Formats: sequence, structure tokens, C-alpha cells
Amino acid sequence: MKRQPTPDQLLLDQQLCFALYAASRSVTGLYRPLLEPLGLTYPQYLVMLVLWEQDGLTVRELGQRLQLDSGTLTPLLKRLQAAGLVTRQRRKQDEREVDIRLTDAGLALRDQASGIPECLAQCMQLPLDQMQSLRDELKRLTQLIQHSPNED
Amino acid sequence: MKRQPTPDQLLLDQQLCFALYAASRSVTGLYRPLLEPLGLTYPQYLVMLVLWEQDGLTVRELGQRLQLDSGTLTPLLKRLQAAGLVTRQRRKQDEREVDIRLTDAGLALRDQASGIPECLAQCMQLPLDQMQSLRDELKRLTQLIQHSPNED
DNA sequence: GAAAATTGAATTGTACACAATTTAATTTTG
DNA sequence: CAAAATTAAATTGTGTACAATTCAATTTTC
Repeated sequence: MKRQPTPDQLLLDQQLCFALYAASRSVTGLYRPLLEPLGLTYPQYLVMLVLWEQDGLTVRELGQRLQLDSGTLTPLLKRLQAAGLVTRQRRKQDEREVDIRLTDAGLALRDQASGIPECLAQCMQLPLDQMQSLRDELKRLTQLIQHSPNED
Repeated sequence: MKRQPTPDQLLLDQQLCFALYAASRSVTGLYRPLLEPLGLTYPQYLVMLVLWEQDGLTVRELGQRLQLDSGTLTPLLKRLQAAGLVTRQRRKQDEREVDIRLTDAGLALRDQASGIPECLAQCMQLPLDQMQSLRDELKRLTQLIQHSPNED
């Protein structure tokens, strides 16, 4: 009455998906103590990265950049607004769109954040070129998935 | 009065972390339609993978395997219990520990899930050897982070 | 140009993540 | 062996994710 063994493909350690999931949460965990002094969570930090790069985007444009929908972004942006880092305002040209803009405090935070990437590279103990090639492989994978027939 | 440009290291597309975060959510999205017929979410599927491999683990042991804490696992396991896939029972030897065991239905679900890994490999459009090497790089990264002095 | 379709945010509801606290059971120690 | 320390789950509270719906503002179409 011996139970069938689990086929190899269902073993946790074989799964690319779990390796991704675990690595992603691990790296987010590295950011936590670095972002805490800035009063940001990791997804909030991503939104700030986008805005530091290009200010005055709509919720939709932020969502395209980060692959997040309004159900995630709306409450997140309200928290950033409550923290005094961004403003939210309906656009004159099209009142359906909400313009997200950095406040002075939001822009100023960029200087405080500027050391984080280097600090993280240290924490990861991974040579720069390996980090870059891993990053590029992951970007390629994401592209493949999002342009595949299953995801549209 | 031109604003300072954002330094390269703060650009979203430079970030390994964002590549990881986006890839992880993308891949989870591929699972969603495959898991929906089984009535499982992706983290629930991971728990089932562990139990199919080794039944009768405690919450703590599951947490070690998946790197999740009881705050995440307790409600998730209650949902799996409500779905009739697992049982939760205090251990006789040590009543602090809760033993998680597959029901017959939980074990039977393994057969339904057996096609998923292959189906996913197809979806990802990535050669098997590349999937494996990417997986191993990610596992190495996770190891590095978890054994680094910052994470203990 | 008004009805119909589309679009962009917001809202609602479910399910993670994870820090922090609580509770109960077991171990360790004086 | 009893008080103190430790451990394992559960609970509480905050913040994502994301599907689905709603609502208001535009566009399209007849």
C-alpha cells in the first residue's frame, strides 16, 4: 500500500517559479531596513523611482511602468500623498486621469535614497556583471511571458 | 532652474530587484489560469507541492521550506482545510506543534496538478536548460542573501 | 448631437506577506 | 520542582496584489 512518489516535475526545488518567488521576497527583505528610515515600503519605493525619473505621470502610466493596476496603486498613492511625498490631481484635459506629482519633500527624498542601490549591491555579495546578466535574463523572461499568446 | 537628473543607479530599468519582482509576478500570473480549475492560489499550490513531497509536516517546517511565517501560513492552511485538502491537528508529543496532513482529496489533487509544470514550461517559451540555469542562479542568490550577515 | 461604447480611477472583496504581540506548551535553571 | 526562558501557533494590524464591479468622463457611431 505504498504511496506513489511525487514526480520530479512537482518537486519544489525543481521549480523555477519558486526560485523566483523566494528570491524576490528575499531581496525585498534586504530593502526593508534600508527603506524604513525613509518611511517607504518596497512597492512605494518603486513608485518613487518612476517619479524621480519622470514626474507628472497618471495612475495608468505608473501602472504600465510597474505592471500594477489601479486596485493596487490607488491606495498606495493615497499613502504616499498622506506622507506628503506626492500630490494627486485630476487632469484638466481629461478629468478621468489623475496626475501624480512629487512634492518638494518627495523630490528631496531622492538624495536620501541615492545610496541604496550601492548598499544593496554590497548586501547581495554578487559581482556587478552577474547582477546585470541576471537582471537582463529576468527582463527577457518577463518580456517573453507578457508577449506570449497566454498573456494579453 | 533645471532639476538634477536621476542618477543611473536609481533608474527603474537598472534594478535587479524590479526585474525579479516583475518576473515573479508575471510567472505567478501564468499559473493563475492553470490553478484556478484546481481551486488553488499560487501560494496554496506551493504548500501542496511541499506536502505531496512529504506529508505530515508542522506549520513551522512548512514555513522553513517556503520561507513563510505563521502569520501567512495559518490563514492559508485554514483555507486549504476548509477546501477539504488538508487536516490540522495538534501533535501528541508536543502540543505546541500543529501537524498538517493531506486528505485523500488533497493527495488526489496531485494527479490533476501533474501536467502543470510541463504546461508552464511551454508557456514560458524558454529552453529547458536556460530555465534550469536561471533557477539555479536564483537559488544561489537567495542562499547568498539568507546567509549574509544582514539577514539572520 | 444623443445613445452606445470605451476608458481611467476608484471601490469592493479575497488572499497573501510580514512585523509585532499574545497565548499556551515545553525546557531550562537556580 | 517552581520560576524564568524559550518555542510554536495564532492573532492583530498594515500594506500590497489582483479580479470584478462601479462611476464618471470621454469617444464613437448612427
